[in-house]
Amino acid sequence: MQTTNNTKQINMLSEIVTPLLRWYHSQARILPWRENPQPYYVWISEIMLQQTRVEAVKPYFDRFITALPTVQALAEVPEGDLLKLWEGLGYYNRARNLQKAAQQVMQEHTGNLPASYDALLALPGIGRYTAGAIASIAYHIGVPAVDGNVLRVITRLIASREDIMKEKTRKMIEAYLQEIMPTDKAGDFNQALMELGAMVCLPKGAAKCPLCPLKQLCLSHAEDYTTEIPVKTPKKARRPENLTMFRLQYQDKIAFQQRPNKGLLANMWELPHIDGHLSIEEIKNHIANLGLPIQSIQALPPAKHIFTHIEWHMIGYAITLRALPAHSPWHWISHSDRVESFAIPTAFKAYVFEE
DNA sequence: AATTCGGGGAA
DNA sequence: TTCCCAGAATT
Repeated sequence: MQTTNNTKQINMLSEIVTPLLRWYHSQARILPWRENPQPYYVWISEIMLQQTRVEAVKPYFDRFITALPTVQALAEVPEGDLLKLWEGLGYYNRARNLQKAAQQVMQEHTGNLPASYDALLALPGIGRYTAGAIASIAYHIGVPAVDGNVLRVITRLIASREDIMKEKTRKMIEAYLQEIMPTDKAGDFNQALMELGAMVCLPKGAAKCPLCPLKQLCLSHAEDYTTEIPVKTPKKARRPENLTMFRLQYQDKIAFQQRPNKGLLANMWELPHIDGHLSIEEIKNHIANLGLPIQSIQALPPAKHIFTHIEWHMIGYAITLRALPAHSPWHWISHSDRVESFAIPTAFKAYVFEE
């Protein structure tokens, strides 16, 4: 019963392999991490590309492998330097997991990334997609790599209305792809599916079907379903949070503090701030209670920063002090150190670099 | 199974 | 505004 249905899908999908590979060989973008697909480079690129667009990764990739050219260099770099290399890219646990994995590779795999899907999957930060991507692209192992692009391409090809957010759907598609995998060209095949999703089989009704090498095979193109497929469960609304930022300055220095080592923006540097929107009178009281000698205080323009699940509504005050307190909970950081040495999340930059 | 992790580009 | 991005870890 189920078998009949699956066999039908697999037979249909098996026809995409040849035209897809032919299309990829003529249309593949030239990307920095495709020039020399050695395991370390593929690994770094795949982690950077998690939930992150190709264009956003480009300026980070070369700089990262120049600064940390080997697994050993990554394993040994101070965390602050690592976060500075990742600054602005987001999802900073990716960088920390990358380093944990590098240390594990040094100890358990003599410094070489393991050439096995299961061993890759056991490393921090490497899930089913990334293990499949590294295994197929760097080691030519015949396993699928199912990301958002592939989910969209395959559900459209077979006109499936299964919810692509569900684990069950992803595993079903992995199983289909495993069946039709050209095992000697797994890396190209996986990348071709992603490339098609990124360049032609676009989301939100923007599909460029006339350019698609698979249009004669595609059931969604035949029935004009590309605006309805894939089906995704809607995500939860963001919660708003009001914050008041302090730009405490003395001469060329600004007060910074390090965020906690867990949770949002862990271990990164931030401006002092408090919950809620405080008036200038409340600010004066607050600062005076801290025993700080205020020379001048000035309201800064409001700013908004949107995270995946939170929305920060920020107001801020520039407060110039007459003297540095003998003991303060903050690090006083000069402009050059701010730019060069400390990893500061984008959310704070409106107030950090407001002059 | 649901939530938590960033940030930016496109419509 | 909303959606989505070469997702994974934690709860």
